[in-house]
Amino acid sequence: MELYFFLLQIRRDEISNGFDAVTGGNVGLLRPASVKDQVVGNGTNEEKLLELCNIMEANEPDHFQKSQRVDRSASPAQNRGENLRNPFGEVGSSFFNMNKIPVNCQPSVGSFTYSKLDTSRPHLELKDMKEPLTQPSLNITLGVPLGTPNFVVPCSGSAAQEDEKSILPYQQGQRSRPIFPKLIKTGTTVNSEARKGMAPLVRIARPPAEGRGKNQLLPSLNSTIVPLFEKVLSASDAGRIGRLVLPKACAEAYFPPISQSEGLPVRVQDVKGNEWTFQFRFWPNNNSRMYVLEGVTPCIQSMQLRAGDTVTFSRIDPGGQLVMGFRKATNSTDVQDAKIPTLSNGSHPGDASFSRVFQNLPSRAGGDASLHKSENFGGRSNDASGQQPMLTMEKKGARNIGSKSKRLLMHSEDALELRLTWEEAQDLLRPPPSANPTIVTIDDHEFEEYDEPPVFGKRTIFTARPTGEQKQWAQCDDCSKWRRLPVDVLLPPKWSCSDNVWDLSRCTCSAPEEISTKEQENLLRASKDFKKRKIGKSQKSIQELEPSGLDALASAAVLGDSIADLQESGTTTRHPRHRPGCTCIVCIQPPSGKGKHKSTCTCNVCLTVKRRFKTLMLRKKKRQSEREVEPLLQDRNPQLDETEMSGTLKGTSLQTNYSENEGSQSRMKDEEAASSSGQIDLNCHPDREDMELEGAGLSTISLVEAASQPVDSYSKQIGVSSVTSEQQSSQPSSMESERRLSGEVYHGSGHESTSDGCREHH
DNA sequence: ATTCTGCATGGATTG
DNA sequence: AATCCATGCAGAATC
Repeated sequence: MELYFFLLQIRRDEISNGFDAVTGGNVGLLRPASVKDQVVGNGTNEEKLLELCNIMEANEPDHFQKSQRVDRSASPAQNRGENLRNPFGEVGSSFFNMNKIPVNCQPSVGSFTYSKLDTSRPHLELKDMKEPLTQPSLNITLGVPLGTPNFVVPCSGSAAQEDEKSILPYQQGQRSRPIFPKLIKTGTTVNSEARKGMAPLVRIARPPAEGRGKNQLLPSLNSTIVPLFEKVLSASDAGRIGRLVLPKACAEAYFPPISQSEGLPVRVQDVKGNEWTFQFRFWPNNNSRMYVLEGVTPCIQSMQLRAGDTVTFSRIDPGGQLVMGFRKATNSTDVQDAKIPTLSNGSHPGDASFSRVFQNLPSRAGGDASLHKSENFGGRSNDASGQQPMLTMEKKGARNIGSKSKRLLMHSEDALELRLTWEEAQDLLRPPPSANPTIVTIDDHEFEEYDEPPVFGKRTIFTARPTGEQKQWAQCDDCSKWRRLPVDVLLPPKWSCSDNVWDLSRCTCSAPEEISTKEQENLLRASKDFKKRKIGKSQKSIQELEPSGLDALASAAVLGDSIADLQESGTTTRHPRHRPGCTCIVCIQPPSGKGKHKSTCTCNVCLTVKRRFKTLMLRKKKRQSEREVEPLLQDRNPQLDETEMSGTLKGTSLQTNYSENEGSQSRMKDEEAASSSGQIDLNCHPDREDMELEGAGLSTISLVEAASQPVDSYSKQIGVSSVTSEQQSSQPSSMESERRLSGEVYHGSGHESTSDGCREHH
């Protein structure tokens, strides 16, 4: 039986309602923490989502249908390796079969796991065979760095981060970077496997990045790449011997079953369109098998690959055509090298230099199809010994090139983009409509176990009015008009006005839009702004981009003029993932915005906000005083003054270590959006005072106004007797609050907390 | 003499 | 201890 898992932390309603798919008003804020917290930096790329939509649409009819099962009679003499080959064994003609590859996901909070990617199509490509082959061969596209939007990434979320054991193998690398290779063996025992700790066997892939690659390789506009696994080339792999050792599990999972040692010919296409034929075969080895691709030397030479470079295997859907990509190692020290323990020969992994240069595969052909814009393709000192540079090393050193540790190097950027892709893909994944999931608890994490595959839904945009009313908007595929929908409906990938059964007055494309042009613009502008920030953010450090809640508050004071606009545009500081009826502290608070709280409001939230805002002002004043005293400070960047107000606090967040905190980065994204738009992120833990600050409904406009008041005056206004004492007490408190906020993100994120807090209300 | 082929060995990793 | 896999290595094939 095929099982599909959703972590319960992603509430079903979130998924089905498409909150995750929100890209309109405020992408960042509208992301579910469960995913967002996994995301590093970037937010949803609308274009990618659209691409995904297209992909989903293209594949949807049969995307998740069970594949035809064509039994391939395996020799009884086959050893256990044959038994491990469930996917191929059952699929037969399918080259790749993710169908039987069980879900594998770290039990991270909010992870959304789904393993059934595409199972329906026969992947063996025979029609293009130019030369007669006694056996079917496989089509592989070589030299195509993979990338995929249609990619399931077992997210390594905060929970996983807490569990060092669960993440180390991932970071340090197990044997390769296979996709669920281990699980294949227990393909029918997903649960048990998961209970063993949900080994973080994460499929590493890279979605296309802007500006990467120009070439177009993929044959179809609706093609998408499903990364399968990758391997760092060992000296042997890259050597002239021409044999590329395949991780056994991967070979058995993603390559056709072979009963004879001679194996099967595999057709390969490189970047230039050249086709290669490899021989996929195995050697008996210790009662097991050792799988190799033979004859890879010409191809590897063609791509100027060498030991240390990484080859990646993906599949092009539809069609199931394999994609073999690569990325190159460079001579600079990879960040992750530091994580790799000193090797047996004493050489530091850094010696091997594994900073990588990516080459990218288009997520799908067309559009942003990109390929092979290697940063050093050809730029490498293509020494004559380039083919086997490591062979010139000390022999032991050469072994390290392809060491298992190396093979599992996980580049942070890989993870980043994967997470993004995953996030984007998740936007469109929803539980099956008629699903009645079975709740399974694995390692204290609850999973929803589905018998049916998830479905892909249409992107929608959710907005929330200051009154708390939430709306869902969908754009007609035909007329592009936006139609309002109930918040809890799930749309099919294709949807038009005629399908608008909820508003019969607008069930035709001729009906006018309910939303005004200005409102549309506001929605789209907010989305666009977010994308801009996303791009710019990639150039900045995490810390720089971490606008704490206080930063957001300070920004609100500075940028208050833009607040109302955005709020009017449908974005809200109320956590968007909270559903109507949610009674968490965030949701029960009046939404932030002008006029929601009076300046004399003495509610806890307002008091907290005022107190902390006052602290901000005090610091600002203090800074200004210091500048007056210290002429040296005159050399400082004048712009600093503008950010000074938040600078102090930002410095606090700067000290926060987010290095491995993917979730916080995601949160950062949201807060960045919030701060830049002058909003205060209300997504905070209801029990945390400082989160209440962020969740405060205090009008930021009033804060702006207050900022213009003398501090003392403001202090009097809010009834603070001693500014100094308050400053002394509140400042550490604020800083502590920031740390706590950060920690909250790290351990499950404020969103998580909010989500958790709200879950019981939903 | 060189290259290819098939298997063996042993270090690294996992369970 | 079991397993994986990078590499060694000997014999065969080829130049």
